[in-house]
Amino acid sequence: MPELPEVEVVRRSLVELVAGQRIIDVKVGWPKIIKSPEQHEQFQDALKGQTIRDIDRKGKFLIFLLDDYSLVSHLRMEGKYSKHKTEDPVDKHTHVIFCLSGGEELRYRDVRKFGTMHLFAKGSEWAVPPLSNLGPEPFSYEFSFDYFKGKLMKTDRFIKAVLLDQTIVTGLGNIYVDEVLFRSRIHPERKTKTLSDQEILTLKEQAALTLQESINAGGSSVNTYMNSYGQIGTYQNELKVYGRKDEECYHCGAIVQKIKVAGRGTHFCPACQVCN
DNA sequence: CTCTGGTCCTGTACGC
DNA sequence: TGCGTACAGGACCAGA
Repeated sequence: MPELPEVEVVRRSLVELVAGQRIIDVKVGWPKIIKSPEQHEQFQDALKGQTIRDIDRKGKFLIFLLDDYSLVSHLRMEGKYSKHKTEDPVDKHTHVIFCLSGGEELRYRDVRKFGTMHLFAKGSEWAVPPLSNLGPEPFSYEFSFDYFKGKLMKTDRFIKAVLLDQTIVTGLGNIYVDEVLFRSRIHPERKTKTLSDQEILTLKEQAALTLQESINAGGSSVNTYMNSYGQIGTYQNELKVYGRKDEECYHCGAIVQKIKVAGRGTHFCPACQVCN
């Protein structure tokens, strides 16, 4: 599932592929993907004639900056964009098609149909969900030690639940949370109030470092992830615990366990990550 | 405040 | 072989 690194890699490929192009028509095959405006016909009408000026990102959200609107797109588990010739056959899982002035199409494909698109008047997107409640990204100035510690000391939740909470820090998903916790040698069920300053600092640093390393590797291609050129990433080869249930820990040789934490499948090394 | 569970979906992996 | 069923998951929402 695309998390911050994968979405950033997609963003970069989209800038190269469609920035500067004008949308001349929009086809919607599965209206439920369009969350706002409520009527998808309004979504289609508004986009006609709009030029894609730039593509931004916050956390796992892509933000297409148009002339008068911002199109906020979340890929969820399986969403992907790709560019096609008009005559290319349309895959059955393609649900939204943006016809571009250059005679090509930007297509949104999503097997699970979990992805979302919100269209807002440009500039107003930050005042309402889904962007309004997002916390800082792990490598941003706002994600300071004091900010993070403040959040951690004021809740009784498990650290895994907090790292998945996009209002506290945005961009981490199930894969990278497991990786960050392993690299920090912290058990996913540690209560955040018991974390030492050193552990908090390590978590903060490992979150930023892990995401940056993955971006540099083109993201992790678990399941079906690829960028908008159809290229896969290589960071899946660097994952230390995610997807390694019953395999030996690279660090100590113990057997990687998979349990359920915060409702999510959670991988960890029972020897390296002790819950005290 | 925060936890749980439902919702949205469908391909995959099971058990029989 | 084939069928039925459980499962996975990000964000959001309702209800406890």
